[in-house]
Amino acid sequence: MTNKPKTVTPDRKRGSGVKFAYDILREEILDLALPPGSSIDEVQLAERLKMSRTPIREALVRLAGEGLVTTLPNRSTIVTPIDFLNLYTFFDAITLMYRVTTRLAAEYRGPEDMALIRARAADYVAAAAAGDALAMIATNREFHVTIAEAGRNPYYTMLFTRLMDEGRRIMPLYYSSYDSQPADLGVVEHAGMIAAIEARDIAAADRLATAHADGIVSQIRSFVARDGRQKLAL
Amino acid sequence: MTNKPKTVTPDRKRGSGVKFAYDILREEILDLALPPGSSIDEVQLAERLKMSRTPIREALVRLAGEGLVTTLPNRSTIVTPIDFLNLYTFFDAITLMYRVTTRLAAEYRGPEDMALIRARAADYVAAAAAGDALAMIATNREFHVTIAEAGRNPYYTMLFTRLMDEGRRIMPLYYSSYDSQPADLGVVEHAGMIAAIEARDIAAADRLATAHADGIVSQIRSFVARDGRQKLAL
DNA sequence: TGTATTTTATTTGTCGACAAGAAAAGAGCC
DNA sequence: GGCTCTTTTCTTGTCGACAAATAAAATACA
Repeated sequence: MTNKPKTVTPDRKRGSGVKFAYDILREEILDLALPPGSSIDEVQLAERLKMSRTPIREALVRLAGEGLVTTLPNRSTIVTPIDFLNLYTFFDAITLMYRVTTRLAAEYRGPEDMALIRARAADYVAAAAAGDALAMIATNREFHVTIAEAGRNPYYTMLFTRLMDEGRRIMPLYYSSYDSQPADLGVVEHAGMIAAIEARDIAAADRLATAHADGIVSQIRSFVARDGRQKLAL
Repeated sequence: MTNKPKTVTPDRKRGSGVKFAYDILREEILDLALPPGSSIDEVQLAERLKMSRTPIREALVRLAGEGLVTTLPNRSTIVTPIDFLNLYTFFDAITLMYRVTTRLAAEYRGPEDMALIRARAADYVAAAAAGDALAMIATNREFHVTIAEAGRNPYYTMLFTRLMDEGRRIMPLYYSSYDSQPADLGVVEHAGMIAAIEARDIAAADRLATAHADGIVSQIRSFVARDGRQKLAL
């Protein structure tokens, strides 16, 4: 007669618990359901996800390694705040990585990569046609990460992926306060990059990637520097 | 009367367990005490480090996020093998990052950075004077990471640190099979970089960093491509 | 009312146990 | 000796419990 009650765990394969928690948390952080700066409570999460705290903690360690959460000993883990004061570091890095990854894709891509890249571009077109800003942000990320993967350099892909995820946290801020993004511009720019990559034209890939990055950076900068002062008569 | 025996844990502050395990494992991976490809046994580690498996697992998740170990569900974690077939990706990334970080240091460094950079350079000089190859590798890493930090871009610092750690796993291979590294060359190159950073000479910093990276890359390539065939008379 | 201290409640870090999954060992057959 | 199947052993993933550390609430004092 065992004196430890047998716990019924959800119907999930053993070994998939950490990933389950990681995927859910990651998505909630990236779609801002868990806002930057907010506190993460392991006990509540364990209840919500119907699992023990241990795999949740492991998922949080993994997310911390990706900079999406910030942990300090004996204190609540928080969703990593967006460092608006130092956005220039993000702009610098993402511009360079857009260039590097697109160049490398033009150099190393295979035919199977082209099929994947085109499929991701089509996802973006569909999101733009639906006028769904969050889906556009997410599909844009997938498109560019697929390009990075076609470039066959895991180090760059890792950094670029991290930067694009950071972009997924920043971009909704200005998408929601501006009129909708000019969707056609993104569609056209993506098509141009595809053509350059297909043609193995490294210089064109670089140039188009730079322009694409410049467009995104200038939009974020305009938003961050927008002037919301009231024009009061004194 | 409790029926659970009270466990005596080592004299360590609560909350520092994961970091303790992480630091030890990381150092053993980087100094090749835990060789690439080798299996990591949590139970043995728990005995060796005199702690429960849970913080060890969390440390392993963190190390996995840094690419130093590779985990698959329900299987032993292994120390990540060195991908010799794709070293070119490492060469490409580390060369670019040497350039980017050294340039940024020339642009953004403050006086406190110079003091730190010089101190790390002095560590390298001491290691070279002692003819200690592993210490030279480690102090070289510290020197360059300090330079990256002076550049104030966390994204680049993160990637560069990861690459330099990978270098800590690769370089001992050729240090041990070659005659000792020409230590004076590294000392001289470091001094040149310091002068360029001090002078805020971005172009010089870039040029010197490129040359430094080229030297390291060519040494690794020579080792990897060395010809160990026996010259047999047939 | 505001501040400092004490008490209570909650969260985090780690523990050891249980059991699923994998690896190793053993048995049987050709 | 090699191959397949079965059994045993070992390792991993997760569980819930305990207690240290922190946060929140309550109390005391000026």
